[in-house]
Amino acid sequence: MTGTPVSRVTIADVAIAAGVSKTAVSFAFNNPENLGQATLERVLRVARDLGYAPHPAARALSMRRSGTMGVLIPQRLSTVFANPFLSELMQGLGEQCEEHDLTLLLVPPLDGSLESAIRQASVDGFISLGLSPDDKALRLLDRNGIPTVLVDSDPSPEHPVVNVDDRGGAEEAARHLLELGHTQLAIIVLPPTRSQLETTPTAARRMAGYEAAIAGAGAPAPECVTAGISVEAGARAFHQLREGVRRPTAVLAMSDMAAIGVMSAARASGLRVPADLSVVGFDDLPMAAWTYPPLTTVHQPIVEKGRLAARLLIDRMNGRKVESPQPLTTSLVVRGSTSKGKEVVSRQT
Amino acid sequence: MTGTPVSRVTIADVAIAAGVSKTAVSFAFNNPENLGQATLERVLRVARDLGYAPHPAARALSMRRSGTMGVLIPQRLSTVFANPFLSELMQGLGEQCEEHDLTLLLVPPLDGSLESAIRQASVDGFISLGLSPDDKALRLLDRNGIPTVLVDSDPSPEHPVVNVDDRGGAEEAARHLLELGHTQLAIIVLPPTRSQLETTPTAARRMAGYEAAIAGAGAPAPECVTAGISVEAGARAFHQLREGVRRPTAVLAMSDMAAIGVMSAARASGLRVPADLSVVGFDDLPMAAWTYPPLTTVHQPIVEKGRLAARLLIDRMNGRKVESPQPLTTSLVVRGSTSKGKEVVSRQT
DNA sequence: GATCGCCTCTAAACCGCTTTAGTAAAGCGG
DNA sequence: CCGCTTTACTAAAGCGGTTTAGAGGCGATC
Repeated sequence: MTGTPVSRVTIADVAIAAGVSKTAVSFAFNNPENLGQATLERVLRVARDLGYAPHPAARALSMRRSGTMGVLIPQRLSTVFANPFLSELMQGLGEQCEEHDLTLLLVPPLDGSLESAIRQASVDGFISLGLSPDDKALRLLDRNGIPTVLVDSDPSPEHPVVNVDDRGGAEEAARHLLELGHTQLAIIVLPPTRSQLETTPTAARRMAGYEAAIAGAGAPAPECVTAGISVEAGARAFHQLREGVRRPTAVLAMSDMAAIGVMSAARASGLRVPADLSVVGFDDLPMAAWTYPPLTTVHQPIVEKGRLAARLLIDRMNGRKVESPQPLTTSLVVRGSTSKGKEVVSRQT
Repeated sequence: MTGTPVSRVTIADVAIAAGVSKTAVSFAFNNPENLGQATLERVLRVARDLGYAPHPAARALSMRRSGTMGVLIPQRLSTVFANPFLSELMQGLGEQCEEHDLTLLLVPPLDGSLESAIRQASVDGFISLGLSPDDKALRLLDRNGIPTVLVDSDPSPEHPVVNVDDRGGAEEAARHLLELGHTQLAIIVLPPTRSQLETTPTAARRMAGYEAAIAGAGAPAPECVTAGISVEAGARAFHQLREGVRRPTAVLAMSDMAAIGVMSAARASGLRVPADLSVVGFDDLPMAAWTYPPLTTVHQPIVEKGRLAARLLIDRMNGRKVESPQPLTTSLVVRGSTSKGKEVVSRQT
């Protein structure tokens, strides 16, 4: 507890203490050139002595800007922060926010609904993660003139969308396995989120890429299991796969986290990676390089994705029109978790 | 672009359209029991049709609460999100925020200063990360009656502080190495942050723990290098250590990230971990279990720490008085990155 | 010496919502 | 039929800033 009065210092308090009008105090902070040297200094000193800080909400209301960028999160924070993907994205978003003096507001579904969360979020614009362009929440934002940039969504005529070439990356990953001689592949599919009842746009594109490569090689249909984006979920998926009739020799995971889970569950079950089972991930999180064996995975420029999305949003917030950029390129990074399968090798020798 | 007017729908628009007063519209959302059944439904319908959402800043101003919890970040977001520590903490914070219908505002230093960032942050309370209790930014918050909970700070009479037993954990880690027969230890020290010119409270406590154990065992003084909390920084630290005269056989890192960097740099230099070099980290991030070899490290309950801090802050925001809890317990998790050193072993046989 | 313009500074309106105090009408017991 | 409570609704006063329009003083200009 401090000894000073509990209630907030307002602009009126400062004005009285400095013997000037509220306007003068406001000018001191926002338009110092409107004030004489002496008054300016006096007001500033009094304000500092009193510990005055303008009320952010009042400021936001009257200036019609809050100095905050919102991030629409489709799932619970505890779920989504368990995946380092968001950390990476935040690095890109954060960099731009800091550069433009914006704070960053995380808006997860509250009380089960994103829309109700949006209501209490005082922001100048939103980055929307993984929401489909026709989501109800986005309509609400449009209606209220809040600029929004979509990340990992489907193409939209209404909003700028920042994507990566999920399909191309996935196709490359699958082709890599097929070229190594694997024929029976398994796919670990990303689960739908709260608002997407079916599947996320990202998951759909990756799936399309996998399937295109498989069909192109004339290989049999892959086995698919859905798993959350976590190591534990990946491990569970591995066991599901083992119980199936067709024992895949290689698995395509739609996330590095799931891939890591598969690897450790496989090893715990006595399989060697990659000798007995090849695994390829998606994302190329930093940690993919430190696992054992190092993970072969599809690289996507996550930080860059965040940076670009933030930049576009800031442009929109400043009234500039922006177009959706080309999808950022993805590329397979071959490390140690993939090789010719055991049977493949023996069949060859 | 939508075809509807660009400007925001206000409460007055809804009131006119529904043929009632602004008060009635407000009641419809906040005190429905004050309205007759018919009017209530009409107002709600009109509001929905118009896509009305109350202006959050106006709401915050008039209700004197914003529905937002702030997190005071001592460094750039791109730096701090490179460390999964924050992700873990956010899981704990996020869980509580969602439970209490709060959004989460990240407030990094803007324009070089936390204080200027605080000014534009419309929050009901702050979680402060790693700030010393006498930081200027905290004074500003106190002066304006914004409740604050300190995480990873020093004990404070003014604020609730949530800590873990850094000292105990560090001591246990050092003792572990000493008991394995290592005598020449190295320590990778956490760097100071922007606002702390010297060293962070956390780093100081861990250092004290290491030193206590070393002194207690009568071992020679450790070699210390400072390194950022990243894998690259850890790798650099390793090379610095190698160039020194005394080649340590074991290193105590104050973060898992640095420890991982040491391990991979060591392996790249032809050393085997743990045979040639033992490494122990701090934090026990989830990934510590997936590295190769799995990292021996000091576990601290990060999610729980966030959860507890958020809970205390929410209590304070609701006017309840709260006390600083006991430091949460830490404990050494022995995995694969530590063993008797080579020379130690040969000396024994 | 009146006119003009510039420099400082202020009163008051406004941003969009909540909430208090109060009014009009309806219900009701005596 | 009167007074009293209840119900349904509203006018207006904030919340704490910014901003517009304008007032007053003063030196320079003609």
